Amino acid sequence: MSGSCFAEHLKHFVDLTSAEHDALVRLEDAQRALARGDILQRQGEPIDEMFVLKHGRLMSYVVLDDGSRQILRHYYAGDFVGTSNAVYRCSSVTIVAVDAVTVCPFDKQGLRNLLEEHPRVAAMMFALAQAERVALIDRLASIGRMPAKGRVAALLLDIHHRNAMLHDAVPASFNPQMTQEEMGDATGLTSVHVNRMMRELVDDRLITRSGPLVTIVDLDRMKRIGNYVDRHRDLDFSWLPAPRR
Amino acid sequence: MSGSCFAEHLKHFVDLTSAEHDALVRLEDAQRALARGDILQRQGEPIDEMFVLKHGRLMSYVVLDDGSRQILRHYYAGDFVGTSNAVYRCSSVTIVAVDAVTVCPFDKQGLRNLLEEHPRVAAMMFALAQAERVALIDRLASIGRMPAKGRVAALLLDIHHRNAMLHDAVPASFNPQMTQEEMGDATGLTSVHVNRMMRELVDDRLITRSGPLVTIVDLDRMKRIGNYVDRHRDLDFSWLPAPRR
DNA sequence: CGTCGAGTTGACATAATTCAAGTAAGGTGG
DNA sequence: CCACCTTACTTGAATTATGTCAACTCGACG
Repeated sequence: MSGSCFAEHLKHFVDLTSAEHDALVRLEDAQRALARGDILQRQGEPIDEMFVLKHGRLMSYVVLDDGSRQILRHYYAGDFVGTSNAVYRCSSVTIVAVDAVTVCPFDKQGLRNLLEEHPRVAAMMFALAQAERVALIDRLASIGRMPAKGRVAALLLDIHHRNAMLHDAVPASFNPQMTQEEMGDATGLTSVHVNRMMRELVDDRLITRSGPLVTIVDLDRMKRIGNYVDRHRDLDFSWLPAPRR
Repeated sequence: MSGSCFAEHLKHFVDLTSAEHDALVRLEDAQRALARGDILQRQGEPIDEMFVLKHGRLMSYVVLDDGSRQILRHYYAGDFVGTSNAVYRCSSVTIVAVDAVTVCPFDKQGLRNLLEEHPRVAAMMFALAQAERVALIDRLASIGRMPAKGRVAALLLDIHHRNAMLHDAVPASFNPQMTQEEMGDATGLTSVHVNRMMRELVDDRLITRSGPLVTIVDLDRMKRIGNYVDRHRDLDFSWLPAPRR
């Protein structure tokens, strides 16, 4: 396909002019393929690129001195990745491919040109950065102030929700596509404790499991114990600058 | 004073053109005063404004259903506050005045005009949003993956560092200006446990205390147990668009 | 058929919270 | 100026949540 994943993504929120669309397509000129497990950028290493995720799934995390890992976020097709490289010379996080992945890299010059020539896209990028920030805030509150069961519930709801977005539908069951070890690193728990909490969620009849698949049975109660807020419904891009034709 | 706090802030990173400077000054036309404890915006309530903090100190937090609170960040003069209001109709966080405060409110139209007419400022705003995001990542890793003593150490280093920035110097002692209750809400701990950890930090000869004042005695070891990374030194704004004269 | 990674479970250890009691400091009304 | 409150801080003892360690199962894969 010759279209732009990022443009597809933005079209969910606003109509793009053809000039804007073209600029976004140009951003994705170069392509780079990664295999599962390949590292896109490594924490602490100099980097000058950012990426549009074209295909597959990425995960970002930080590693502390003692070797423990905090998983920050998963990225799906259309996401704009590695944005913090815009402000720091060295990568502040590690980003790794969870699946086979295609990314479109571009450097700070590319970002600069885009922002300079398309103020409306610049405004959107600012807006998306804010949405990312709020996603981090939600996880911070979850990890800082909720008990283990709630954190796991919140994580499952988050995955479920992103899955639903991706498929433009709400599938009954989904595959978290992470090990319990990874779920632990995302929620600030150990894999063993994640396992126990999953069992309790089953015992409480909030979810059911079969193999790797998870089904959310009682969405309301899940939302309650996971302190879930649907941010998406409250999005507002109406203030963006008018398109320049 | 008739200058712009935000402009002062940005000047730490780049030279502003006079047109840019003027636009920022105009952003701060309106002023609003708050007393200690006044709430600037309340989580969940509709809001269409953002703010430049002109004077004083603000703190942002979220409250969960069970009433527990997660403190996210403190803001100082020159900071750009309430930015997530740009993307959501309703406020996702509560922001409260810690001191007597002056803010300059402006609405989404104001933001729109700024971004539209000054692409270089738009790029800076994008960059600042990324820096904020990384600050949240650091706190997330701290809360998710560090033991209590390390979290408290990290919080103290953060306050110490922001204090140093503010005064363009490194004062030996500083006043955290928060209760231990608040330190707990920032680090995901209880006030009682914060108290114990402070005592241990003193016993370990990492800090000393007299009254509300804290002095960091062994900065190296504090950085080690707090997993501290000085992000500021790695900032890179060199890629920003060239100024338009 | 053996190995390996992930999941599961129990017993035990540790970290952090809760509860409770007391101290110190600052503010206020008499 | 003092007596009284209130709020924050401090500390110990008991409790609970979570982590650690170890053993076992299961399915995938060569």
